[in-house]
Parts: sequence; structure tokens; C-alpha cells
Amino acid sequence: MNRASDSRGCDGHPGRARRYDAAGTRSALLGAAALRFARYGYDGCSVRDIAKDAGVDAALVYRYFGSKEALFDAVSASTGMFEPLRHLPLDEVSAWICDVVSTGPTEEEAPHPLLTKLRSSSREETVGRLREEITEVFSEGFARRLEGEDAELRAELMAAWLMGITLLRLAIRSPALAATPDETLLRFLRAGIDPLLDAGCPGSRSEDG
Amino acid sequence: MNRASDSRGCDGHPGRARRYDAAGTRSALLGAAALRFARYGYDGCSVRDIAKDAGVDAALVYRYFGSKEALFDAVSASTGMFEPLRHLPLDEVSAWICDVVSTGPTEEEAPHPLLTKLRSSSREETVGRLREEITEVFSEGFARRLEGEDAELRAELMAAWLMGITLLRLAIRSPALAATPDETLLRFLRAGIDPLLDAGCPGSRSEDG
DNA sequence: CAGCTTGGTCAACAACTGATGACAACAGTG
DNA sequence: CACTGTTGTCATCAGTTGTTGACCAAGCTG
Repeated sequence: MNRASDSRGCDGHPGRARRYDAAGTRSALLGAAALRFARYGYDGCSVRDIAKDAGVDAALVYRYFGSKEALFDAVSASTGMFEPLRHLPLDEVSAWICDVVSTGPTEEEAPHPLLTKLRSSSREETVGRLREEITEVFSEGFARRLEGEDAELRAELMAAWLMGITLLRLAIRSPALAATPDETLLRFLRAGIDPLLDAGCPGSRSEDG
Repeated sequence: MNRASDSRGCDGHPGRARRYDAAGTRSALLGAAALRFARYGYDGCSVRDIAKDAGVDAALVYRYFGSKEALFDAVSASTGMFEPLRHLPLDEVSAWICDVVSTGPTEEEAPHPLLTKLRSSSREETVGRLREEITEVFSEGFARRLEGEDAELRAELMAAWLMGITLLRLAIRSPALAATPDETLLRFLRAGIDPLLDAGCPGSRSEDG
């Protein structure tokens, strides 16, 4: 409960928080909001909850961001997490996916940006932006570098896997995915991804319709 | 708005609804709740919304189900949608996944059961039950039928893909996945799934650490 | 010190939330 | 007809929601 409320007291004097610090308060609100939104979704947490985590009054959300929606936008927008895929060598795609779905060292302090959007996937705007981002980076950008038929579909299948693994590993925490080290995961990720990269040849192994 | 509110007026006499019909009202509430929960998540819709869609008063939710949580449980629990996987021939797994992620003919009337849980994935209980279901069916049941190392991980990777495709196809509606017919999807699904079924041999192709 | 701008709290509003209990409309039985 | 149990509506409660404007407190300038 009071885990995140001390995030503002680190200005050099422990326990002696600087009282007037607009930038610090703003970022404290951003951090608390990122955590709350990622864990409980947009509808699952209130402005008062976030403000309490940040250690300030809820009214400051409206002074610094204007509305709850704007705060959510500030937290979830423009992460650019898919950008590296644009100019990534094809044989490094699996490793990149493996890296994206990695829990990272600071899961408590900085939640996975994809989780924030997945947990609020009931919001029309969140879904819309996610669709735009995936369409741009995967269906259009990345698919253009894939040879063979149905490149867009194959690209989106990789995106689907990326999101599914993120969901199972970080949100649902299925036993094997949550416990498996990245190197092991990478091995089997490659086994599934490579056939999708190598164009449609393997699909005609059993039957060439 | 009033799209689902006429779901009770079909007892034979059009426009002349049977006034006193407990079973009908109960199922109307269930249907409306399934739709609302799948679209907006547990926190995103109110009991009054659901009751209005069903064409009855909100108080009936409490008479027939006891609470909003109980209504959600009645909607989301015990779908048993993963059960077929237990005794499915391995070479039919891809086709089964393809069938599960299929939109089906009546998306408006009966939303995908997985979507209901994904959209409410911020609820602790929903996540817990989903984890149990996946662990039982995939990590324990299905993995036991897989040869080779890390069978549980490979099984969960398939589950992750299943959920990711459902998400992208039905919730986010990414262009290619939403438009691609099932036969085409099945081809590439096989290409990615088969290596995971065939044990860990292909993983040692590039480097046998 | 007064005067001003900035940073933060407080009380309150109107709308909505889940939930309850009183009450009215129906249907069957005597 | 009255009697009884079921089915549905209504008003309402207490708590929470997003949001706002009045107000206090800190720091700076004169």
C-alpha cells in the first residue's frame, strides 16, 4: 500500500522530502499511474488511488494533466516499443521478441508498457492505438521485408505471439513461461518464428494446395 | 444502445413479450452480461447497463445471481473451452487452435468466451482461474503427451499463441488476421506449431550448446 | 515586512456505483 | 371472489467516481 508513496522522498535527504517540486510530483504521478494502470486497468483504479500512491492530492492530477484520460495517455502513449523491429536483421527477430517479453529487472517500479495497454484493452481508444501501432510496424513495415505470400498475416502472427507471451508471462504468470530463463525460451521461439520468416515453403510440405 | 434490449420479445408473439418469465429473464441477463463484459470488461460496465440491455430492472440481477461478481462468474466460469485439447491427436492441434480463434457466425450475440476473460484480466480472480485452466490443460495435461525437453514450456507457448491470435483477431482486429480466412491461417499456424510439437530437435540446428 | 507567483491541500459537487427492501403486477388455486 | 407465491419495478441508501474552485503554504522579489 505505502510501497510507492515514498517515491518522492529521495532528493538526497532521506525522509526529508522537498516540499515544493513540481517536476518531481509530476513524475511521481506518472510513475504511480503507470503502476496502477498496468495492474488494474483504466477502469480499475481511481484518480484518488494514483494520487495517494504518489503521496499527493488527487487535484494535482488535473493541474498537471487535465484529466484522468490525459494522464492515461501520458502513461501509455508513444512508447515506441516496436520501433526496433523496423531495421532489425531477420535472424535477430526471435531474440528481440524474447527481449521484449522479458520481465526486466524492475517490474515493480516500471511495469511492462504492453501490459498497460492490454489491461485497458476494453477502452476503444487504447485498442485503436494498439491496432495502429501494430498495423504500422508489423503489417506494413515489417511485412514488407518478408518474402513469400501472405507476408502481412505472417507478421501479425508474430505480433500475436509476442502479445500472447507477454500476457501469459507477466499477467497470467503461467508456470513454465514465468520460470523459464530467456535462453531456453529463445530456442523454442526460434523454432516457431523461423518458419514464418522463411516464406511459405514449409507450409506446402504436407499438401500443396 | 437498444440493440440487445429486444432480446426478450421473441416468445412467438412479436412485440408482445411474455411478461412473467423467470427463466427467460435470467438467460436474457446472462446474454446481456456476456456481451457487456466481453466488450467493456468487468469494471467497464455497470449492473444497470446490463439490466437495461436485457430489458429489465437492475434489481433482478441481485435476485437471480446475488451480486455483480456472481453474475460475472456465471458468465465467465466453466466454459471448458480447452477441454478438447486433452484427447486431440497431435496433428490436429493447429486446426483446433484455428477453430478456437475463429470469429464464429454470431459474434454479436455470443462473444468469444476467451475475450470475456481477457477484457477483465485486471481482476485477480479472473487471472487466477485463467492460470489454473491453462496450467491444467496445457502445462500439465497436454505437455505430458509431448516428447522431448521443456514440454511444458512448449505447451504454454502454444497457449500464448492461441491467446495472442484471439486478442489480435477479435479485440484489436489487426487488418490481416481479421480478414484472413481460416484455411490460410491454418497453413501458417501449422508452420509455427509443428516444430513445437516435434520435440526440440530443430532448435539445435544453428548451434548445439 | 508586503506582494506575487508557484505548489499543494481541502471541501464540495453532481453523477454514478453496487446493493436493499418496500411495493405493485401477474398467475394459479381454493 | 379472496389468498398466495412468483416476477418485476421503484425509491433509496451509502459509498465512490471524475472534476472543480476556494483556500492555505512555500519561496522569491521589492
